[in-house]
Amino acid sequence: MTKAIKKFRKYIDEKNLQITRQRMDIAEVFLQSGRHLSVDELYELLKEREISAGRATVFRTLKLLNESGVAGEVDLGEKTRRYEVKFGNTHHDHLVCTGCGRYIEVYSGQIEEMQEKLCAEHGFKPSSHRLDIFGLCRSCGIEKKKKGYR
Amino acid sequence: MTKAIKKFRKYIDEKNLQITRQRMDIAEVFLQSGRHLSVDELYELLKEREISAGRATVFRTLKLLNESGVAGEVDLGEKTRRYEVKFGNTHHDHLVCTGCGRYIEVYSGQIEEMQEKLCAEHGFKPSSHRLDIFGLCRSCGIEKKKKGYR
DNA sequence: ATGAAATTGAAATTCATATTCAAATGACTA
DNA sequence: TAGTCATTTGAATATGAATTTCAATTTCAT
Repeated sequence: MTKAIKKFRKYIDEKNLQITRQRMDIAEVFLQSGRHLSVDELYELLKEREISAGRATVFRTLKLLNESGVAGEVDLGEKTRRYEVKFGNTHHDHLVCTGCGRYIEVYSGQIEEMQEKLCAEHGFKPSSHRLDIFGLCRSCGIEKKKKGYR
Repeated sequence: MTKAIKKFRKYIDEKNLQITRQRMDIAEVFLQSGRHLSVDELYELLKEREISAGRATVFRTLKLLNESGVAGEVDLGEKTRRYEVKFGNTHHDHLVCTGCGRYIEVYSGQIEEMQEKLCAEHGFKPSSHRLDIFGLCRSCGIEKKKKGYR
């Protein structure tokens, strides 16, 4: 059993909830996917693997995973909310490709530092932040260039 | 007439749309408010001032204002979308206070530069970005400290 | 003023999130 | 093991913001 699953079980225990087959199945498929999944996408993924779980349960379990710190909510400007694996994953920002929809996880210690400084200047106590950069990834950028040369 | 209104009129003209009383009223109240308004908030604000405009029209006009570049959409992690004045306002990031709900507009040229660099390292062509820092503003931070000392 | 076209706004629709509640499952006790 | 109570599940429903529909109204061009 992975550490992430252990942490999730621990959280469930502490909240005096029950460790059920559905909760474990959903958590495992989510963690294995390694993707930024919406409730519906995870629900469909489970169906593909012939794991039975209702949308409501997937929804509630993702909420639990989020509360437990194993998963994190991400809002990449779409209408739907997504979840990413947070446990064992350090903080990062996103480069979101508007061409192919992919996102790249990036990190810059210097940017983090500058943010701290910026907050300090305003007497602001930061607790979390989100930096998303939208644009074209390497391959989509090349693609676009090609098209332009036609 | 302000420059922002002029720009909006120009945009409407170019799109072969009509300059109507509702559109102008909505645009003016929005621009004067200087706040980050949701569709409903602007609708209520108009009602207070006894300006007649339906929700659908407010919604559509904010969309037009956004398309024209006079307004910009902001997503500060709430369920509802907000609009801010963009015209005559340089790019900025947000410090969002989770205590009182206020936001502070901030800017750091250095952070912008670091972002460019970060993108370049990944062969990513940025077109826009959004940086929101959540936490406690000066007064809410003090408030919290006081409570802690009780 | 007249007709064609655009706009308005109340109401309906859409779509994701969230909740309800009866049935199923699990925990616990005698 | 059987009985009892609490939790969980999931289909169905509710919610709420964004968006669209469409009949009535307004505007524009002539």
